Amino acid sequence: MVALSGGVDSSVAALLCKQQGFSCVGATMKLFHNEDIGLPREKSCCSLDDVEDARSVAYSLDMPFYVMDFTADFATQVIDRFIAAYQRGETPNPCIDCNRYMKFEKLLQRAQLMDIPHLATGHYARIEKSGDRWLLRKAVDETKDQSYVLACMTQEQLAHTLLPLGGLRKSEIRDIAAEHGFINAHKRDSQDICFVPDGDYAAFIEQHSGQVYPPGDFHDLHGSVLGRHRGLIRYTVGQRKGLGIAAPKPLYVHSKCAKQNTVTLCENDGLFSSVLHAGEFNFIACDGLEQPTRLQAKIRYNAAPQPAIAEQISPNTVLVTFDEPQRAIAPGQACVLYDGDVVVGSGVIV
RNA sequence: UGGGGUGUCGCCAAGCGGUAAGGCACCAGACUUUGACUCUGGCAUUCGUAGGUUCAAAUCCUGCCACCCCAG
Repeated sequence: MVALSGGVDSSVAALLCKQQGFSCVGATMKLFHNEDIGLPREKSCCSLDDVEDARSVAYSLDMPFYVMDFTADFATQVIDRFIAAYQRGETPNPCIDCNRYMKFEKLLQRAQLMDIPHLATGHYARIEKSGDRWLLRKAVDETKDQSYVLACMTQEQLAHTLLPLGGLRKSEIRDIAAEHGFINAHKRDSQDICFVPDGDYAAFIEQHSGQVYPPGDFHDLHGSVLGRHRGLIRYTVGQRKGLGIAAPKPLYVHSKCAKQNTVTLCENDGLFSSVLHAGEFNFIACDGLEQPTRLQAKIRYNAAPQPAIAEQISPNTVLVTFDEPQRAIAPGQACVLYDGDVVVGSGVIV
């Protein structure tokens, strides 16, 4: 089963599976009703408009095509978690939840119900077997590598997943798509949160939670009031834009306190920290860390892994100590540990 | 009401007779399958106001206005 989003990547993934001799079916997950989020848009990675693109690709590759209605699960597993995280003052990563709970749980289950042994997706990463263990590795095209958003996968999921694009470069993917006349060959890469097409996630949260997030105080590191914020959910650690406070130097969000409804601000220098705790840790390359281990840690999607020492301090939490202090470590984001291009595991920053 | 001080972009602030620095904020692009960060570009024909001096004033002079401080 090939997960087709309607974009170029998954389309080429389907083509490659077919060329490798697999007998394939295409499947698109319907994750939300367009009317719930406003008008559809091609920017979104899984809007219903894209379903037609997916259908077109499946048709041209002569593979059966299904649309799976996962709207109910998406609402509870992705959207509700997203909202809850913001309410706690954290910064969620819904794309990771979507992979974990939708693609590699619901969709994979559906495949198994249909006696289809493998699920293929258009992610840029590689899955390899090493001994009796499945390893997740970075993509060959490091600029497009998506192992960060897949590091939540289990051995079971990895065993049944194929990532045909892991060894190719994005430019090659587009060339292949153009060669085969895929209608989405030059479609823009997706971005933004798929269920918030206009990018105004704060308005989305207010609308879907039915709650209002009241203004509160901006503090500096000493507790002095600097001004008023427009609701806690509109800020995230490290943020500069939108503070509306004129100071001699740029100010950034240092931290948030959901209990007191305050946002603490500081200058850039105040944002750096050398340690973090990652909870809900999922190990991929091993069962755990027996001793402090020198690895590289990546704390956000668009960041290079940084040298650090990882130490497991409980069954599912890892203490990461960086060689160099890191800027704006945000609770709620994933911390993925790498050993070279192999994903050791990942957890959620607390 | 006396005495002193200050009035330059939304905020802070250079300039001190030669034709409006910079920072913050804001806006627009770029980057990006999360939130962010970052980068690039834009952003006062005008210096509280009315006159005067001068080839030339935000810069000098005068009146007025506003705000601040000290007196009472």
